[in-house]
Amino acid sequence: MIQTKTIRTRFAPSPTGFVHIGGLRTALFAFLFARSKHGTNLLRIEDTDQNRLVEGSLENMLSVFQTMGIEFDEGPYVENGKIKQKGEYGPYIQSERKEQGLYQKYAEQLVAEKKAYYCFCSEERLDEMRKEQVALKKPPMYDRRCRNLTADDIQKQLADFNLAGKNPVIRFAIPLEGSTVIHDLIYGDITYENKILDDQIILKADGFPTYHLAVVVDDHFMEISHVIRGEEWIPSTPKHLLIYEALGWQPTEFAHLPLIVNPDKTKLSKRQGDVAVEDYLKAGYSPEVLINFIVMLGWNPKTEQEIFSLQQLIEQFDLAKVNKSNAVLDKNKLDWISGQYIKTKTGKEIAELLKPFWQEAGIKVAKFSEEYLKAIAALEKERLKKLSEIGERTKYFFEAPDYDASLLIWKKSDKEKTKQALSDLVILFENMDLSAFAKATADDPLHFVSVTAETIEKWVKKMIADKNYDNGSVLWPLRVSLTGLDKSPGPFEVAATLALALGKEEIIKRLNTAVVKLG
RNA sequence: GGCGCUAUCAUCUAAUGGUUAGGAUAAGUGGUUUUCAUCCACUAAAUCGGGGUUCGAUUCCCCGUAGCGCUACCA
Repeated sequence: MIQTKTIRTRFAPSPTGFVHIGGLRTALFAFLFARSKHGTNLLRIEDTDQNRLVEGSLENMLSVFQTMGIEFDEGPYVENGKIKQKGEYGPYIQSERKEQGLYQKYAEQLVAEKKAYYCFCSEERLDEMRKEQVALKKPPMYDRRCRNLTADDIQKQLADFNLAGKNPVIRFAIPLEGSTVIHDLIYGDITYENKILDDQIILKADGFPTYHLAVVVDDHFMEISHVIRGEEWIPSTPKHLLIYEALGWQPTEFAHLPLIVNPDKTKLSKRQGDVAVEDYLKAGYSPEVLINFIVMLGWNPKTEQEIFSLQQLIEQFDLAKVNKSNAVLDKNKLDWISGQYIKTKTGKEIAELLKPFWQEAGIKVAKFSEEYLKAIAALEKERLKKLSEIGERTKYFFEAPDYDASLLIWKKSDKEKTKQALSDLVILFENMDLSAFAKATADDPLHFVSVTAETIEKWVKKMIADKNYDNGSVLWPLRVSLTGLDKSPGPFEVAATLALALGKEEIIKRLNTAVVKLG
């Protein structure tokens, strides 16, 4: 298809707290779509509900999107701790647009053209009406009492409200007949009978617009070409279309996205696990992992590729390939993707990512060399899924482990044999000279570790052969005495890594501790 | 209650008017291994139900069922 119009998309959250995982996907799809079409992606803040504002949530959202790598070409951003805005279509915060009288103006224009009307009904009356309708199993809908007021009635009520210091709300007058069709880019055509549509309030008593008016006015003036939002908006889209028509404006294109749901298929909720993007970050999933995971929920390139860089996503993304059905968030797959990413990183990259998680676990990494951290990271990366697991897994590299003596004995061995093996290992390490490698490979810790590990392995295996041991009755206690864990990387790598930072003395010390433990 | 959307292995999904319905994750088994992880091989696992159209339907249509969404002076 030939693109004749400039593509402009937006992500338009309410600043009511954290970035939801579903919100992240919506923002991501809008971003990918805009980038893939060389368009513009902007951020607009929908803060027309003054009661639901949460202090600091805008700053929070901005920082989450920044770490996630989702960029906005226009909209609010933070500079020197202050919120600023960039772009030619501002302000990008609806409360500021309201101050400019923008929404009021168009609401009044619609009233003047009889496409909207003042409604003087009290909230109490509306409540009661709805209750009755529900009791009678009728669809709850405004009964349009104020729609046909005479000019005199309106003047009188207006005067009364004025006296009481109140404002009436403005409702949109939905056409009584006909139907409205949404041409959705993902769901196709969806038809709504106008008569089942409610006369929605478009301007509230506090002078703020409701979502329905604000979204139309802003998308129009911000020259948005494509609205990409959650499927929960489908039922109000015909109302938006009708407002566009009443205002004489060209509507945007619409693309509604299926929802992300809990394992029991209910709407993603806090109760059933993490919904805030920050929670996933804290759990140790890196931004690129989350992006990769979330993009596969509801979209796939129709090939067998599963791992994507952001650049590849931009190149391959296509709205037409978005699914229509809800997707369950599968933590297993997330872990797998995370593991895949971690495996492809270098020890250095992982070590950088890991530092905050080590700190979190109370490990003072600053006291250890970069080379050591790199080597540890390299050793752990193939068994790591979440970065947050690193503390528990690698504690023994930073302090001598504590463990139960019985753990030292391999299942096919016994106490005496184990003690003997450990004593033999002590002698072996005492006679081993590792310093030559340390000098030769000082600038390359990974090389040091692999060469040293090979050497240790050779020596230990030779001893096993010479003394007629089983591999297990020597290797298991060696590994446990160094790590204190029933599961860990292999003994040769662990020993070599320990030697890098603490010398073979540390190995001998731990072996001796183990001998003592066995009594 | 009304309106709307959706429906392929447990999960994410691919495919087609004619296939042994494919892949991935998870699960299980075996191999490698001192353990864990990795890796390799293998196994089990799906077209919601009923009608129609058709030589032939999982695919197109209708009905049903189920799930979800919306039904505010919230977004």
